Amino acid sequence: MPDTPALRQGSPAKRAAIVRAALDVFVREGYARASVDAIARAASVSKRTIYDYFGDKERLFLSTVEETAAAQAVAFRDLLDHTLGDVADEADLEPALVSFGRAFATEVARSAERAAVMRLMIAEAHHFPALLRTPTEERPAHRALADRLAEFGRRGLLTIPDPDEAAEFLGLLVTVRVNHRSWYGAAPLDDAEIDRLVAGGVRVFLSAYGPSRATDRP
Amino acid sequence: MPDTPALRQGSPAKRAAIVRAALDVFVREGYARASVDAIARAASVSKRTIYDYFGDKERLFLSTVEETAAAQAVAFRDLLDHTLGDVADEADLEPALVSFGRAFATEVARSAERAAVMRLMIAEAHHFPALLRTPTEERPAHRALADRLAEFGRRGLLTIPDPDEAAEFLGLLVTVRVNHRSWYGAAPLDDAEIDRLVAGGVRVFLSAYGPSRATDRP
DNA sequence: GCGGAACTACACTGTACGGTGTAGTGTAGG
DNA sequence: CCTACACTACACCGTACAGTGTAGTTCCGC
Repeated sequence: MPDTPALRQGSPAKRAAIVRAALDVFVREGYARASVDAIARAASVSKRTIYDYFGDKERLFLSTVEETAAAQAVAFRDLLDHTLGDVADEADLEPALVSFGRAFATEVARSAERAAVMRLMIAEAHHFPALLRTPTEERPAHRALADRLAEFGRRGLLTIPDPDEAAEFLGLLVTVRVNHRSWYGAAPLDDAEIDRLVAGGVRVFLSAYGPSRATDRP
Repeated sequence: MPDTPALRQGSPAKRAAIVRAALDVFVREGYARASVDAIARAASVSKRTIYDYFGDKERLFLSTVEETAAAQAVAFRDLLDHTLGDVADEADLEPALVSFGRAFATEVARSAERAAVMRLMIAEAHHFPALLRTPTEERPAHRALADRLAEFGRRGLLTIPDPDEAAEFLGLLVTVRVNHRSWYGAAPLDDAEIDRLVAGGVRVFLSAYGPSRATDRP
């Protein structure tokens, strides 16, 4: 009765290996150029197994992107806890933001994986509308950052009239120049350059949301 | 002697028609999925003519992206003149910046062409390293904006310690949220939303570079 | 040790596409 | 009229790849 001829259950480990290999190949080649044969080779698995697990190339791609993005969201929350988790007073704030920005941007630019997934999603947005479903405000990473900033606002460390907007600007200010210059991970970028870009971004963020700032909107 | 078997001269009009059709198809399908047959059909031209003009698919792609980007740089300078060209005093400044941002972001999000080329370049950065050659500071659009901001700085309308950085932030603040939400043109965005995003970006820009702002760096 | 599921190796089909070669049709200039 | 060129239409080659079918092997639970 079901159109789908029942995917194989299999082992989570093997499934994970396939997803990892698929991510590698998709990121390196793009969706259209990536061949299932190459993915099977990279995962040390027979092509047949991939089809038994995932059905077809499209579903393999979607699973890969979704599972990778989910894992990154978890990693992001960790990063957030480690860098912005214990800001005691105002003196801690800017260093904490810089350290957050640096950790985030470095991961973005160097581990390449996060930016690479972003690049994949941008490239394939037309062909996989499912990828662009989730609005910014509902992404868990965004929520976590917005909540943290709102808390800083309540404690008087920052002036945060709109936590969602503030979170968006912070993430953007510390990462987008890095992403643009590295073409979302396609071109290399050295640490000093990353530091410079992040520091500039944090400076702009603080001038807009810093504690001493009156919200001088009419 | 030359490896290249001499491309055909032909008429500029026909060449332009091919480039326009190629841009359409490349943007819609991506490089790998786009077939030269489809481009020929879209340009109402025989496939053979395309090969006579451009040699192969790769060179067709590069010509398309480069020529489109060059045309956009010209359009950007026009836009700059029309929106930031005659700022008489401080009262003119914010409206002018908003109007610049709105014009730019609207073009980015709606005409789709600029963002689409960006999307193409991001997607193909790995396979066409030539695309990511030019550093930010040397792009003519960036230079034009930076020069304009530097002038505002000299006239005391803004506080611009580093025109290059300021130009980068302004362009970024008014466009990147639009690009991210529209997935570089792949998803629609309504005018009200664009206005909101642009206004927010200009506000942050002015809090960092506004005239009343002391550069309180230690 | 039996049965079934997981898995591999491999052959095979259909199709799409990059690129080429060529014959033939305008078309402009001398 | 003749030559040279731009261009089209079309057939064609080689290859790459998604997806399937299947026979045989390994592995695990009972």
